[in-house]
Amino acid sequence: MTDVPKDLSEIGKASKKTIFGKKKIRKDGAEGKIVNVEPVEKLQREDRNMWICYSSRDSMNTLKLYESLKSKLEAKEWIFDGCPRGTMYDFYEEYLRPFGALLVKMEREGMLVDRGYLSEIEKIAVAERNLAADKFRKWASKYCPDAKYMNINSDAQILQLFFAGRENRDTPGETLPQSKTFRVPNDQSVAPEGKRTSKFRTIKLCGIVENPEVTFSSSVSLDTLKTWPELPDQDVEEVSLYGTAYEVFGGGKKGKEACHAIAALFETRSIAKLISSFIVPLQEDHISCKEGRIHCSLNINTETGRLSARTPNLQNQPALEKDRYKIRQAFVAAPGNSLVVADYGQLELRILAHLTNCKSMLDAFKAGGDFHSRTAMNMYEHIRDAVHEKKVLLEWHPQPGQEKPPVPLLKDAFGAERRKAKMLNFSIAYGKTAKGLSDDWKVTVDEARDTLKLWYRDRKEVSAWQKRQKELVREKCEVYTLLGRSRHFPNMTHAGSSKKGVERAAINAPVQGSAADVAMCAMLEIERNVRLKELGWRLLLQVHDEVILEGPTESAETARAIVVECMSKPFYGTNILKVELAVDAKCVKSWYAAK
DNA sequence: ATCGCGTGCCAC
DNA sequence: AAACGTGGCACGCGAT
Repeated sequence: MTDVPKDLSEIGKASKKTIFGKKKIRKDGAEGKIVNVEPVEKLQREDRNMWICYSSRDSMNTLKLYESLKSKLEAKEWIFDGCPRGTMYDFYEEYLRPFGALLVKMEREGMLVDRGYLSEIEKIAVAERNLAADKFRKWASKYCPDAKYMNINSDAQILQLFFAGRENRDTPGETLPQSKTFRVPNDQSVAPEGKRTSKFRTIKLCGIVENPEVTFSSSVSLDTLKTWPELPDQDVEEVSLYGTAYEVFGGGKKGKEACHAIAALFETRSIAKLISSFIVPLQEDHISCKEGRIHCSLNINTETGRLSARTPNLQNQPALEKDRYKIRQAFVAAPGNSLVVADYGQLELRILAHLTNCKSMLDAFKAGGDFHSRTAMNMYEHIRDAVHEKKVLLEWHPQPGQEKPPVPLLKDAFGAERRKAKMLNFSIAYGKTAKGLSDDWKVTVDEARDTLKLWYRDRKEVSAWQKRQKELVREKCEVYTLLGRSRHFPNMTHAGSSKKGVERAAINAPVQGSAADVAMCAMLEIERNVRLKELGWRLLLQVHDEVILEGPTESAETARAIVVECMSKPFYGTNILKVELAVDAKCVKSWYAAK
């Protein structure tokens, strides 16, 4: 703890060693250079396209960059939702500089983390991980003794066990050897006969598959292996429910054991991931200062204008079912305080509706209710008929005295169709193709293409808009967000991807970037709100379409209402979009409770 | 020991 | 050739 600065204002004076105690220095050396709590603009990092990069903790020295960029910004026209508004320097003055200042405040504020809770769940997680790991090792070592000491986290070792001697279908010519030696950490302090224990030991792994011909045509990869165990529900003695591994290991009891062992392997890995990525780092001193608050760095350094967060990245904490140890429960309000957690509903889809001016989508949002159900209805005639004949309900708001809906809900009666519609809603903005869908749904490409056509059937404006973005990127090498941020694509290639890849990115960038614009405006609106400030509420974190504030519990409800208002009308108290902005907000004691 | 890179996986 | 966009980061492993 002595290495941790008392507060953030001391950080700038400290050396990298004292700040980051261990070896957490990035390869670009960002941490070490400047850690400054004063707003310092960092503009146009060479390797990024978007206009402004801004951060307190990650800033490099920037006055020079600022001057050179000012002229660059002044030379670029600013088009706000289709209307000329001056230059991008005006945009910078009005939005980005205040936003940057706000990010600095949020970084300083930090989020309170319950480290006692984390250490409790760490014990449980470690025990469960070890249990699963032992289960797998015990099984595998029946076929290959040294598997007892293998590193379950090593892809190479796992692949060697399951695919020894096999040629990789995806990379013809590459064949794994029958057996291979690995150097592994000697965690279990196993001393070879007559020798003292050493830090490493060498093990020899050979194939454990009994009937390799069963899986001969599949590819040598972890993805393939993942599909092997398909475990039946408990107490179901239906052999056919077991997956590939059942056959591969000779069926019967041995086959079942194999399925359970492989499941244990992936369970081990997923628990290990939770421990090493979240539970452990969140407890480390060099991130969390003594008051127990964690200060991540919030950066505007993405291609689309979203924020990114690092050291630690608080934007990828496990959510929902994947959060088996309820990690989000460790993010709490200070005593006497509460959190307001507010998020937009289907923000990117609403943006897409606005940008494309798609009547069907705009109508669906105007009608309210379950958007995915409405999409399913518009896609399938038989569902439309059922709705017209009042055989199913699109959505249902229970009246007092009613316990269940008079007729089935669409999402129950046509669950499969709604799931498809929902997946399409999420995928289309990303540029997903029929091929990708066919893989996901395990149907032919033609069938996937037909389903895609159904989605686009009443959304012609979307295809037209996507076509226009492709033209834009071809003609001007740029596409634009709602507020006029641009994403530049030099030479129609980026990150080594193909022309098609650029087109997908060009379709996605305005949607993702405009959503980021809305989120930024909402945060500025919240920051400008005098009442929230008087009541003592502070923004702590943004996760793309979600914001978290902390303040006194007694005013939590008031604050919640104000936040909803700010987010619904994020453009100086108005909403310039053609769609409503739906906001869901909760007053809670921990992040987990907001689910 | 330390690096750079590839892979996999967490989020929205 | 690839087939879903934007991120951060832990880990293994070969090279230095």
